[in-house]
Amino acid sequence: MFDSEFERSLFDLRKSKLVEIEKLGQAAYPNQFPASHSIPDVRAKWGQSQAEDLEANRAAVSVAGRIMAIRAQGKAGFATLQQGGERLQIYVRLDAVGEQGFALYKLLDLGDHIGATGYLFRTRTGELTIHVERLTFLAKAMLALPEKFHGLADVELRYRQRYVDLFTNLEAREVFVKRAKTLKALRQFFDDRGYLEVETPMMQQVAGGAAARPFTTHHNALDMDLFLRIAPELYLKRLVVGGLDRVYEINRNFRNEGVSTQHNPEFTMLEFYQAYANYHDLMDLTEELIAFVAQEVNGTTITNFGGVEIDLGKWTRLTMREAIIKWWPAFVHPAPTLGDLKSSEHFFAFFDHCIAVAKPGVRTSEQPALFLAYAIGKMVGPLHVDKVREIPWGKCVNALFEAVAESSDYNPADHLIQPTIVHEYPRVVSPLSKQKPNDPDWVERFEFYIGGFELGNAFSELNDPVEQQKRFEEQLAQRASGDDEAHQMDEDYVRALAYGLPPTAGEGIGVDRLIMLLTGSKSIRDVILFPLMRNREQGGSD
RNA sequence: GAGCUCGUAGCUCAGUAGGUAGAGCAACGCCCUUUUAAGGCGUGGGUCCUGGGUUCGAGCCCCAGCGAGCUCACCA
Repeated sequence: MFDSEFERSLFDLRKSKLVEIEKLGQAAYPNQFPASHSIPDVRAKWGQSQAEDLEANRAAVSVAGRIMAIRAQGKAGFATLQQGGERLQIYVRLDAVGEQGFALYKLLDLGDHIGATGYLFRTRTGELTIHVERLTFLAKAMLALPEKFHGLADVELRYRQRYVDLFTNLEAREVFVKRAKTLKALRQFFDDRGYLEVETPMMQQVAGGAAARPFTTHHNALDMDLFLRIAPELYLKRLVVGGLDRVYEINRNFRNEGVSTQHNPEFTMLEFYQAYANYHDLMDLTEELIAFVAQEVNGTTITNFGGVEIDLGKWTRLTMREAIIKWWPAFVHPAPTLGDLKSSEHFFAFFDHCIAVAKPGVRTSEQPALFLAYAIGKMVGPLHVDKVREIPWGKCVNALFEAVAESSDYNPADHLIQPTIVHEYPRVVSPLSKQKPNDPDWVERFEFYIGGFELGNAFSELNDPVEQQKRFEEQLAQRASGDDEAHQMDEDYVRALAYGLPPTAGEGIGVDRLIMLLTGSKSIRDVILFPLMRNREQGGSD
């Protein structure tokens, strides 16, 4: 518990102060304190009152709070109490609280919790202050608080000791208040539209519904290996089969992958499904949802993220193919046309053309053929130009999109910052989505991006059990050829579809990332109360 | 997993050229009855992240490790 001799001796000193406090007739750890107002209440009610009003109509209040500043001046003194995320000053003078009361004041330390009973007034400098008539000791801080002006600034300590961060950095507290408001607004939005909130298993025998590596665990009594879920998707659609036409779930997903400013191994996901709707309906709903939540949380759809103003009420939509063409790097030519990306045949014809016109001596990044191989290689592993034809063209197109629009290699940093919906995805990268009626190589799917990262993924759900079985088999083949994030087979899910899933559209939204946008937080760790950290004592081996 | 940067008192940070470690806040003692990053006088407090190495001498230079931040990769 102690980091140093300094802390140990401080702790011992505070213990002896507690004994002195008990001698004054106060309990060291009392059980309650009947405050008349919270500090935010007091500020809301009397924050604007003038000194004369407070004198004429004396307001008796009793508040509790933690001492964040204390300034003794001989036979009087001030302290600043903090509670409910706000602060209020108290004024304690010997002739008002008596010998015992003032003796208690002198035994107080930064961080202590106290109750203050008295009446409100304004000091010479105009600060709203409680003129204390009775002090009540509530609990002692046995350890030293961080520096009062800078607060706790060490990022690592802020995450590891969030309990200190929360009361020393009120901006940190505000982020989590907004987090709660966000969750409330999301629920309200769906409740108002007749969606039922449900909870599906977090421990699953088949970790499906997304492409990610799972955590494994074990149930002893049943002697059964289980995975922590990577997505609730397949269970939610089983519920739609069961006749729950509109469902949503907000809860944790677990993915056994790296951490970054945008990834925490456990993160909060919103997923919702709506029968008789398709992905176009969800595009509209998404735009409405994000604007609604922004209004509820911030009172405006404008948010500032990384120095850029983003309007969460203004959206653009474009197809994946349009996005590739729009953001194709100028120095790579020839550039593809919409037609070149339309089908496998057209795409590989374009690819062959790129090889044919390739000039020796031109930099790799400016050679379309090599650029394609490089871009695709980023997705499937390093790739020689000759091998590109072995990759399903849909994967190639998806890889191009990621290289050109998402990756920072070619992205001039202004892509996908303002709210953008990218729709029409290749079938091979979307094992659970429904094909476009007249174009079975493409599926009815969209993702949306804000602030430079992906926030959500949605599609018209594939509800043909025969096709679904086939897609799972395609995935198994990719898995066999080394893609360990390819989807697993879920027989029971196919059986559920066989009972009949109505036409349905579904969507998943990364809630932590949404909160990052709404609070201007650059790291996901700033919106998660206790982000995962390496064990400090033992140290990791990798 | 890779690259870059960082780790000095409880906290926030300095630390010159390699020459026996500093400030402010916090703590302790004293003074002070409208202060607010209160003020004044005085005192105590350090495995300089860890382990090696170079050197007469290392907080500083070199190597390895641990932890963190950022960027990239993977994903939402």
